[in-house]
Amino acid sequence: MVESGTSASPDMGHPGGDRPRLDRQRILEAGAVFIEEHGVRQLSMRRLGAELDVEAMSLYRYVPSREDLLDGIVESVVDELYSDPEVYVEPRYGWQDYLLRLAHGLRRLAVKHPQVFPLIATRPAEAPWVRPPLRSLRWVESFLRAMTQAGFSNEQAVEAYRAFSSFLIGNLLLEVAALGADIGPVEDPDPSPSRQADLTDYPLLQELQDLLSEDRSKQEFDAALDVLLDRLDGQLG
Amino acid sequence: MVESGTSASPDMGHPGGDRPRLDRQRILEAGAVFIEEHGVRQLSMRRLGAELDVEAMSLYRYVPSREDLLDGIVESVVDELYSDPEVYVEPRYGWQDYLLRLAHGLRRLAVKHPQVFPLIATRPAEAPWVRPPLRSLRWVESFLRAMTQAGFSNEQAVEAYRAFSSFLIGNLLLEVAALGADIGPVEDPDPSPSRQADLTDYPLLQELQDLLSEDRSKQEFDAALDVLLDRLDGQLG
DNA sequence: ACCTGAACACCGTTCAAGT
DNA sequence: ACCTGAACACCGTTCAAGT
Repeated sequence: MVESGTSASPDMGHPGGDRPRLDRQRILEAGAVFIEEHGVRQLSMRRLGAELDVEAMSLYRYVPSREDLLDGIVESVVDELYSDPEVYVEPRYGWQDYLLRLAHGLRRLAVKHPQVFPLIATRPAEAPWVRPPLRSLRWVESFLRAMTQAGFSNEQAVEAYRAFSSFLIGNLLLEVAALGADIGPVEDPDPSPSRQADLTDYPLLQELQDLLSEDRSKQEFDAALDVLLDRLDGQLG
Repeated sequence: MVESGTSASPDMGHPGGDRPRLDRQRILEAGAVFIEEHGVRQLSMRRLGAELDVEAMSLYRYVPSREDLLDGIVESVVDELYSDPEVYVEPRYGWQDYLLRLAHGLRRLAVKHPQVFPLIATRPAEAPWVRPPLRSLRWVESFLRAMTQAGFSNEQAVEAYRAFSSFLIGNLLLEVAALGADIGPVEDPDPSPSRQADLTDYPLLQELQDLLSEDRSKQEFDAALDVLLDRLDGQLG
């Protein structure tokens, strides 16, 4: 939050290798960018250091370990949700509007960070009942408050929270996986038709391949979200 | 499939360090066991070699790389589904019975291999439309055949395939994550109440903590599966 | 106060060499 | 035919040392 850049200090105008001093947030953001570009597997302390014009060892001033670095990156990416103007922490137009906005905000996050999202989905959370992708106590509290204030019982609110997170993980993880990069090596552009899956034994797959390859993520997501909201609405009865 | 043990060869009776000769399947199974015991992070070629009483380098005769090893482990675990007597590759009592059995078989797999399941969910598949956890062409073909034979249109069958896989990933990934181990370090039994999440700022979380900590996975799973089947049934008209 | 060099214990992987 | 030793290039992490 502290503006530190505009002071009258006599610094040169970044002629190429002038690094703006290390800090934790800068490291986490660089990490997120690196993962999006090269995949998690490629992220090493040494390479991330190089990216920041610094020796790997310097990172340890701000990040206790590589594992903690990954957790920090996940947290930092998920926190982008707070600056999404379309998503409200406090419901404004009812619980359905709240859930729709939250779901779409998380989908935007996933699509923006397809390589980081699998980490969001699979890294251990701070409590077992903190279910990704709502990885912060504050969002869970916000969710439960929205629902109970709307008239859901405590039990129903918790059940809705579980159904909502399962819905998001299932849909978004498979959507980003299909985005081609998947989680994974990222290597091997391999334009050879070498492993073009032999479908001779699978006539139906062969017939439906075009249909299967269509990208219907957005429609599926909205449809499944609709079904979920309807189901929850029915419980309000 | 070949019985090789009972021959009259003069081998001693495994006095402790007698290894039954290396082969790919044995390596994959040992890998799955190792991951379940220590987590993926801990799995190195050298340690897996040691587990098999062999130098790491020997593994490369059967497995091209560590990445391929992980893929092989995933495939080998998923293939256990074929020997689940409750799951039918060919539907016998209608599509709903088929889907129920398939879903429950995959859930048993996930619960049996909580540490491997996240890999099943996130490893890149052989084609973008092969959606985990149904990671094999044969199962996708089986699924689509079951649905089209039951009267679903091609489009509806593909849509059902997508909805079914999203449902499974979302529910099962979150269920195994809650199983405590999560994917993750596995280390640190850390019985200190050090990071017992400070809930003072989150009154609702505090109030609902018991409710949130209850394990309702089985019920949720069955309920969500029911909703899904109902929805599909509605499309049959 | 912040960064680095050198060092340690470990990796994945290759390959020539052993039996 | 199957396994290994030695070697290479890379890791994560620690710590005493530099500025």
